[in-house]
Amino acid sequence: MKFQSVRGFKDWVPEEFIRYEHLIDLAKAILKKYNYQEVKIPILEKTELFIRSIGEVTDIVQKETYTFQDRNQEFLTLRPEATAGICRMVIENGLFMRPKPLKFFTIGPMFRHERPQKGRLREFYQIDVELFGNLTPWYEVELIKMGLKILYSPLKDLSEDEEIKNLFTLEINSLGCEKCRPNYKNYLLSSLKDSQNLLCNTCQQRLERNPFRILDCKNPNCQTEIQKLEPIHKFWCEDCELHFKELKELLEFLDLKYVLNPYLVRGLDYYTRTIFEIKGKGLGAQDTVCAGGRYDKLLEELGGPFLPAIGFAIGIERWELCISQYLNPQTFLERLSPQVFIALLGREQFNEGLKLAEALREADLKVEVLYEEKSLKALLREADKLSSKKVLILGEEEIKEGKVLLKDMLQGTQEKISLEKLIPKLKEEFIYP
RNA sequence: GAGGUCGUAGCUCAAAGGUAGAGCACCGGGCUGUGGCCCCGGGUGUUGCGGGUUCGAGUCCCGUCGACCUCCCCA
Repeated sequence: MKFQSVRGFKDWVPEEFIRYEHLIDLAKAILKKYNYQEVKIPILEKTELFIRSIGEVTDIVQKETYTFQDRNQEFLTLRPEATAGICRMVIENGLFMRPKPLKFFTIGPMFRHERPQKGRLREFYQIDVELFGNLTPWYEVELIKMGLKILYSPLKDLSEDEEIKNLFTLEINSLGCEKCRPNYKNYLLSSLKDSQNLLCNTCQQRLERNPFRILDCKNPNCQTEIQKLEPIHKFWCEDCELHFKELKELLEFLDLKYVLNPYLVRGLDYYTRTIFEIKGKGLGAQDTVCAGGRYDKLLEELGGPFLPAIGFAIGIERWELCISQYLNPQTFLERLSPQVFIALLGREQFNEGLKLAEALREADLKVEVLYEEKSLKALLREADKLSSKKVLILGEEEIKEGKVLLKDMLQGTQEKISLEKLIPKLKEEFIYP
């Protein structure tokens, strides 16, 4: 094999693409019901945008971005996530003047230079959802509910199955706000300083850079130290505590199961208060399918007005890995096969076949024609391989009579039918069944 | 970025240092007016790539690229 795709970048062949398309269609249908507006933002942004939003000392910015200089020596970065770009869009286009809340979503590839493994690619697709303009937990609950709805949407027919009911689990936490978060940070710093040499090497570095990340370290030594600490909720201010209490009550009100995870933290600096992750089963080490939270200060920090916001991102490939085993392959077959296959018996029929195919396509039918001199047997074999439901046989005899032979490939039946009656008949079958 | 497992035909996988194979798929034919089934024929290959050891390497060694797993990190 001469060429291989770049490490961590993959092709989507038709069978894979239709799965992607199917999931996107389901997600979009739900997003529309919540009145989210689809937008598109560039894949490339100035590096500075990500440094300012995600945080200069985060791992993502420090070692995972595709950053390079263009021909004008300007530093550019392939987006590792979409929130920063959406915020830039809101500010640059003055969208913050519009009625609140602003509700946007975008679907597209993100890029992170990490070691690839199952459920982790260097180019991966996200459904990114953002809501701007409100501080209350009602919007958070609605957003979380919508996220879960999207994730479960491909499995709607199987929703009674116990295994499927628990395919995704919601974890929540609050990081506190600008008032109370520093207290917890200081507490972490002072109490972990004493046991510093018991922590792993990376955590000793985290102590300097981002002490919150120590909380979700998997190293057992670090975990024993972490267990000794006071949990984060002891440090929340009154407002943050109330906010989180209301959030939990609302989740219960909607019968949404959740797990409180006081050690849940995020790899991006911009989050405040509520954060959440939805984890999927069967993914191995990379089990977070959806993650998000509140980022009230970000727009302001990027030079816009104060506009509190919440959002999440779904990793489409991970989502697909979770649910694909439960999906019926038949669901996708239709997207790949023609509705009508036209079998032309001999070169003399090619012109008529071309005309007929165009007429059927004008009538919104999906049509395949082979302009090849093959036996009827061979042509039917082709139609069978493509899983075409109907075959139109067009030979010398039919053309003379102004008719075609319409064959049903599932039933094996066939009838001779005039050209005038053909389109209404096929429409009845495929378009208004 | 660290450690580990693996890499043979389009796909799934054999070949335990001695002639590169099977099933499925694919192509041609039986079969120019009827698909699925069947029969006959065809191996379609730079054994990921590059070196080395050896009389001889798919097999052993080194490097490299890629996939997967763990760590890191994250969607």
